[in-house]
Amino acid sequence: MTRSAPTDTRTRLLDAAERHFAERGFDGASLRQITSDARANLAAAHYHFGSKEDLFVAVLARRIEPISRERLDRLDQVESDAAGEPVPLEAVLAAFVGPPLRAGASASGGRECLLRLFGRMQSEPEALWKRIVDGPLRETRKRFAAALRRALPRLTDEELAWRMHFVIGTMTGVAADQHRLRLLSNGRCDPSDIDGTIRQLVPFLAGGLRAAKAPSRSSATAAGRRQR
Amino acid sequence: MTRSAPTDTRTRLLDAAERHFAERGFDGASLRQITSDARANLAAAHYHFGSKEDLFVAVLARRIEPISRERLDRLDQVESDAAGEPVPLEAVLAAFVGPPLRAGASASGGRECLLRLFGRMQSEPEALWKRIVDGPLRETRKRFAAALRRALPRLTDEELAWRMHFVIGTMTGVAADQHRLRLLSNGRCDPSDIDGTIRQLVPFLAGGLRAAKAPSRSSATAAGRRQR
DNA sequence: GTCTATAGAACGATAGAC
DNA sequence: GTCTATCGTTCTATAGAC
Repeated sequence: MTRSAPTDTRTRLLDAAERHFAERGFDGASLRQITSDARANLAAAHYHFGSKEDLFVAVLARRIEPISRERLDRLDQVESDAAGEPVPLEAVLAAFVGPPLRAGASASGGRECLLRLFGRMQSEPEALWKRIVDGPLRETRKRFAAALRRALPRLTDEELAWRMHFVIGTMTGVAADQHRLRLLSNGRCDPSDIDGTIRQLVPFLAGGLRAAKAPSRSSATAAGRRQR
Repeated sequence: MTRSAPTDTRTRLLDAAERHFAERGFDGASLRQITSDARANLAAAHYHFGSKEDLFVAVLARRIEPISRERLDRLDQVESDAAGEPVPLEAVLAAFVGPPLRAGASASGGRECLLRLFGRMQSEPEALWKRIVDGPLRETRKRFAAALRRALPRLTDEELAWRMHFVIGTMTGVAADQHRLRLLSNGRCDPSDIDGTIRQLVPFLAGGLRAAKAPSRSSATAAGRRQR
C-alpha cells in the first residue's frame, strides 16, 4: 500500500513467492528459499502473511484481481458493442482467455512464470483451490457462464457445463505446460508468443463449443464419419 | 513378476505411491506416508526402487505401458477399418483419449486417483516430465501425430502442432481436475462418469481441430462475427 | 526381502531483541 | 518492520540385524 523507493519487503516476498510457487508448486517451494530470494527471512514472511498458505493465496489474489477486472470490462464492452442480440462467441472467448494469458506472460518473474502458476492451481490441494475459485474468481465465473449460455442457446445446460469445463481445462492446461508445444512442433512454435497463442486458441475453443452435439448412443468409440 | 498370494510388497508400494502422488503431487507426498499406507517401511521402498524419484517413474511406467499398447492397437484398428483414405477424426480422437481416461478411472486407487496423477504430470519438474514423455510415451506421440496429420490435411504443420497441444492440454486439464465440473454444473454433471466424459470430449476436440483457421491479422481481440 | 534405528538435513513456525 | 536464534517436527536416505 505504501510507496517505498525501489520495492518494499512485502512486494519482494510476493514476487519471490510467485516465482517459487510457479516453478515448484505449493509443497515443492519452501519459505526459506522464498525469503532468501527476496533478501528477507522467515520471520518477515510470517509477519506480513501469517502462514505459507496465506502467502500463497495472497500471491494469487494480487494477480487475479486486475485480471478479473479486465476480463469483465472486456465482456461489458463486447456485450454493449453487440447491441443487437447475438454476441460473437469468439469475442467472448478472447475476453476470457486473453487477460490471464497476457498478464501471465508479462508479470514480474520475467517470462512464463505466472502462467505456470495458473496452470498449477487445478492440481493444488482442494483447500487452496477453493479459497481462490470461491473467492476472487467467483464473479468472473458467473458472468462468463451467463454470456456463453446466451451465445450457445442450442446446448443443454449439461452440455454447456461440460464444454466450459473443457474450455477452462484447455486454457489452464496450456498455461501449465512450457515444453510440450516445442516438442510437438520440433521447436517451430513458440509458447511464449502470447498473441500467437490467443490467435490459435480462440478459434479452437470456438470450434469445440459449436461442435455438433455428442451422439446420445453410438458406443462412444465408433463415433464414425459425420460432417465435413 | 513373481506371483504371491494377495499382493507382494512391491505392488502394495506402487499402489500406495500412486494414491499419494495423485493426491498430493511428487513433493507433497512423503515416503513415510506411502510406506506406512503400504504396510511396509522406508527401507523397503529404497530396496525396491532406489529413490523417491525412481518410485515415481515406476508408478507411471506401470500404468502407461498397457495404455500405450491399447491406444496403438485401437489406432491400428481404426486405420485398417478405413481401408479407403479418410480416417474418421472422431475415431482417432477416441483411440487417443479413451484408454487413459478409462484406465485412470478403473485403477487400484478406486476412483479418479490415477487420472489426477496424469493431470499433474504437466506441472511436475521438467526432469520427471522428460523421463516419461521421452520414454514410455514417445511412440504413441509420433503415431498419433501422423494420424492427425493425415486426417487434417488442410492445416499447416504449425497449426496442427498448436492444435495437438490444445488437445493434450484439454485431456490432461480435464484429468487433473475433480471439482470444477461439479462446480460449473451445480453438481448435475459427474466427472467420474468416464463414458460420459469421452462422449462429450471427443466432439469438442473434433470441433476444435476442424475449426476455421485462425485469422492471420485482425487485432486478435476483436475477432468479431464470422461463420454461423 | 523385510525390518529397526538413526544419520543428517530441511521444513514451518515463533520468541524476543532491536 | 526486520532481524537472529531456535524449537519441534518431518523429510529422504542408509547401515546393519535377521
